[in-house]
Amino acid sequence: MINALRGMKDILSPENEKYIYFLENSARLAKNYGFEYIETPILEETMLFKRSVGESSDIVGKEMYEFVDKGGNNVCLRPEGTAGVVRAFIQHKFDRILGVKRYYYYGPMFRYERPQKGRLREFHQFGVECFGESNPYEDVNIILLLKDILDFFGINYTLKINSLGCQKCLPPFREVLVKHLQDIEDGLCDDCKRRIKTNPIRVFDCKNENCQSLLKDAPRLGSSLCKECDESFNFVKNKLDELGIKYEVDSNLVRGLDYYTKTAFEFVSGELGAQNAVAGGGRYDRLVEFLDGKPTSGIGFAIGIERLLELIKLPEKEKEGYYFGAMDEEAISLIFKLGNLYKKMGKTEVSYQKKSLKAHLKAADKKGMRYCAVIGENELAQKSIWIKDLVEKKEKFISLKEFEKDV
RNA sequence: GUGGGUGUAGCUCAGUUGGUUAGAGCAUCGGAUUGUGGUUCCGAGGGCCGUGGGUUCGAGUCCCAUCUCCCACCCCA
Repeated sequence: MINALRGMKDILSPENEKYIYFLENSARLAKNYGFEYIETPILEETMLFKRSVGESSDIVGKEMYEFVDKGGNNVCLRPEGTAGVVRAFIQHKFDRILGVKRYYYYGPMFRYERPQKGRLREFHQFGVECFGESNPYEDVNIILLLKDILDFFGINYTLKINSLGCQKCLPPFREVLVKHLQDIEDGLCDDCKRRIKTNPIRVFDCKNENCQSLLKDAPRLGSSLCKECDESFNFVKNKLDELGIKYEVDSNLVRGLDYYTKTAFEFVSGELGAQNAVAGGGRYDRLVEFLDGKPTSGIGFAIGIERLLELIKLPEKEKEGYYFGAMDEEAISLIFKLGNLYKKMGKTEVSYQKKSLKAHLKAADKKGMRYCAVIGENELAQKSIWIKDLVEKKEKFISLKEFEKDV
């Protein structure tokens, strides 16, 4: 027997219904916010992610499905969605047109990791990206959309925000931080020692209590922001306050991808185990430039669909549609024909087997159909069809002509 | 990549110190005398006991390997 690869899942009932329910409604909300759909290839040149996500990140460093294709190109399965959208944006020269562009997307992403709760090797994200809008109003707008989506599905979450600084204030801060970390290096855990070199800001995220206590006196990014970053962060916080959106400023919040600047945010849930981030995002004002586009600001978020589905409860399904059954061998072709007519109207189920009325009713009920339409001996003789409403518990005979006219 | 757990029917699980044809509940299908569903009662089908090797007269049960899934670390959505 051949099984799906490790960390890869088939989307089947009942998850499939949740999945569609999620996509339809988040796409609807994204459209309401002025985002248009974009779809980019799953396979991209490896360099795209090395230059955007960053070679120092774990994603690029050890989690990419990377290979050389038959043409000798170094390619990889996309580990995240933003880079591809940015590449498309630049390739189609939208960076040369002034104005704001908003996209939403969804689809599979691939990371070669050890699977665990809320983490698969092939997983799905729904995300949005906005280009050409540097006004921090957009930061609020993006957070608002994400909040609307999560609220629609009745998700409980905590919003965490932070500012990661920009090209002006981040590098000097990083230098000061590294210097401080080197002074206390002996007391830090092995992971943090490694982080000093790879990504020093991430030490703030360390769960080791000893490290956290050593970091008490460490310089904080929040107090090292340049004037512009500080102002825009305050603007975002004030607007969120005005809108009554609750948030926590988490100075330890660090995005795992190198392209983020300024506002970063994350929606976390307490019901997901260790992988508690349902959605995350932030501003990436330099990314378009890094990928050879004209300087264009950007901001977006991504939702981990599988994680979110764990938190969604599907609204209760109402009985709908027609079940067609025959109690006589010769009625089957008639049932088939009527069923085909009804398929143009709504959900239809046609049984090709001759069965007792009881069996048909049972089957219709099990399939969640609202109406059970059956033709047997009597109906054949009278050229009619017997229809029972399984909800109202009312039944009637109507002539075939009348039924065909109705559909 | 590191560490821990797990795998028996479609699903959730029993399976005694190794011993005959591997069980239950749920689900599925059929029946409960004439053409009326969800409840109840009766019955049936359905198992390479994850896979490969080993120990033994004999392995679902013991040993080794391997894979899956789960959980944590790491990291992230």
